[in-house]
Amino acid sequence: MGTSERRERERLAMREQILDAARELFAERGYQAVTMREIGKRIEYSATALYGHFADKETLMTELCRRDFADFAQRFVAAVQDSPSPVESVCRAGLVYLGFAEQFPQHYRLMFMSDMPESPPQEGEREDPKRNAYVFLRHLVVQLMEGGHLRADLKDVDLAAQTIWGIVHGAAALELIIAKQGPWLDFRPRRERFTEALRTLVRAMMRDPEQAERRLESALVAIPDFGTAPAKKAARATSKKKN
Amino acid sequence: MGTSERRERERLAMREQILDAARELFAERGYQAVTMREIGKRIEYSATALYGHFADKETLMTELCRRDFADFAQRFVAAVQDSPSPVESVCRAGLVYLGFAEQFPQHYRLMFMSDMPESPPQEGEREDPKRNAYVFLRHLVVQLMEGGHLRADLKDVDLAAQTIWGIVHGAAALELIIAKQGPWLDFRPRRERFTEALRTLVRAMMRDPEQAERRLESALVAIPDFGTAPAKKAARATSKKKN
DNA sequence: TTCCTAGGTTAACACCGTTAAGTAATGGAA
DNA sequence: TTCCATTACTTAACGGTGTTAACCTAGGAA
Repeated sequence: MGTSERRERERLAMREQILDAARELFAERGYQAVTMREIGKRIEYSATALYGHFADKETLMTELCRRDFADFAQRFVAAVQDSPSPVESVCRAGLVYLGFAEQFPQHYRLMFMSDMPESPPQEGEREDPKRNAYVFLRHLVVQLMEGGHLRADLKDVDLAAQTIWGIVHGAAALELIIAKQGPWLDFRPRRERFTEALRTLVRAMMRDPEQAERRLESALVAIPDFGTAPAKKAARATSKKKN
Repeated sequence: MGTSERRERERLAMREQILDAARELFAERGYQAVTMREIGKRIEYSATALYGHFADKETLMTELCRRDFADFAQRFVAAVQDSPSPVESVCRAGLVYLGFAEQFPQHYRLMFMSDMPESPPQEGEREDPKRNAYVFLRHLVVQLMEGGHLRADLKDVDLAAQTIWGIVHGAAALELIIAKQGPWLDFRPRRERFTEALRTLVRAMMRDPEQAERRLESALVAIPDFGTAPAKKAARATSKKKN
């Protein structure tokens, strides 16, 4: 009697459908602006049907973020695969991060600028650099230290990682708040600000700033689109269309 | 017949009352969580009375931010008054900024992390460093350049200003998103992260990093409470109580 | 005195997230 | 086969939101 297995499969598929619809809508117009009724309508169900799969709107959002955090980490792993040096890896990671924020601004806002309810990563995600972007960054910092690339007085791994994160996040976030403030403020082009932020980063933190800047240049060549590409997401979305 | 003048005065006072009530409530619990009915109740009016003074909730919030941006700029002006060098001024300004974010997190969120409708500053504010924090920062950067304190290749005033802003904002914002994520992430203490961010900033951007770091140390002495003090706001609030 | 108006009120609207109650289909037990 | 319980959904409804419409009312103007 494989019926219960089939049921389970269908249930999971429906869950996936909801998540995909929610992701698209949230990314388009932001969390607050999207209603449960809308999400339901997009997949041709009533709004209340969603509550059989997620406790409430917030839980749905949280689950979405949880997944996309993992997806996010994957991008980094891919980007540093053939990197010749930890310094270039950090630069590449920074570019991927900024590219993500640029490509999916609403999504970035959701993940890093709204006050989500605290949702600590699940068991397997807590320590796996492939699934947790912070752990990935932390590993990178450890590599930098061990290779002697970091300035000597930077001894606290987490402090260094959080400083890096802060700088990159600052550049990405400023974009989202200020960019549409209009022409009274002479907002410099994204790419200029992004590269300048990374330049600042490596100059201040690396033991050999000149070499580090060359690494950054080479990272800019390796990730020319700022990590815009992979679109595992798009593939998933289109394959969904078949149903 | 001064009646119309009195009317006007009363109208303005009521407007002020609304803004003060809204500020307190928003700062306590955030924009979304506060309702118009609540704001009304706090000042003993019906919710609909507010609509005679502000077109809608968003406009009310925007006006609030507009004012507090000016207030924000004042803090910087006060902090650099007796500064011995532009480099120390930048450090002090950074500390004031971070102190503000620390002391009024909800307010900071409102001003710099929520997507407000575009609200360009009004006529007088657009170019006055005393009333526009960005203009203030920009002036500071100009001073740095003219004094030869900035690295030689930093020629774009706005780009430099925005890089500084990005770094400081990054440190402040990360706090608000991540701090409550719980103990899975070893989040370093605020002060450590804040000073490290500023250290990174001056190291990367100043022509003489060693001297700049000393300036930072001296700024930390000058603004020991991270600019927590002035509380022009508290004074205003208590003086209001008399009515 | 009567009228007009500014500045409030209460009632109501449309919409939100969410819950309660009802329904149609399905698979196993009698 | 019949019956029942479960599952997965639906519609109706609840309390709450921002906002608007309709109504009141004190007080200066005529």
